[in-house]
Amino acid sequence: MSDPLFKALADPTRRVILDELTEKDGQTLFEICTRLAMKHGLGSSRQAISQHLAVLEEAGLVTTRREGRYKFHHIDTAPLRSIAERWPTE
Amino acid sequence: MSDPLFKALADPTRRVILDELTEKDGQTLFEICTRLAMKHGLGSSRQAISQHLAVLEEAGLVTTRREGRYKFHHIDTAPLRSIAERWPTE
DNA sequence: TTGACAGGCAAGTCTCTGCTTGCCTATAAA
DNA sequence: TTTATAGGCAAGCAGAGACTTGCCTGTCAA
Repeated sequence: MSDPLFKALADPTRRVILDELTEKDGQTLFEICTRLAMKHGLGSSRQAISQHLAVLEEAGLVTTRREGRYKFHHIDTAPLRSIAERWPTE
Repeated sequence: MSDPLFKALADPTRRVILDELTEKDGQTLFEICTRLAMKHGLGSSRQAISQHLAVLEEAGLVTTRREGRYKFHHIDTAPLRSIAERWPTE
């Protein structure tokens, strides 16, 4: 493994988190937890999601912004371009 | 995991195999083994590469064609489009 | 027919990683 | 100041997966 981008994409929960941030960007950890439980039926704990977000951030797919006791998470799909460039689809 | 596409992309050796097939399409198992050892310094065994190819085939990234005792492997990047469609990069 | 070559199958090992558990820090409200 | 809320850290467990090992099948040439 070891490539942060593909490692981040390897987990289904992390991919759903990206879906969630695509739909509504700039969510806090608790907000993501709540919405994942609601819409996707995921019973992941706060700690689990937090660790997933760390992996996504390491891959550059998610950036964070602190504001008081809140930490907002933003998606950045730019790293995904490297995939299309590496193996062109025509 | 469980999504064949992302599972296939998760392993660095499999990504190098895709690189190798991008450069020279339609190789046999032994050919791939040899070239990976040469160019990429990968000391993976035949069995290991064979299992990797099976995973790539399951993901639709590689198709195979039998010819006598030879089996040729072809890359198909079409499944990768689903990534760009799922999380658009602008 | 025999031997070499290309590939397949299956069980076992070992590492990685996702998740839990428990406790801690920091900010904001009562 | 006390309490609740948002989040972080670290150790431990358990399952998934990459790789090895050993043996088997099928094709082709001598």
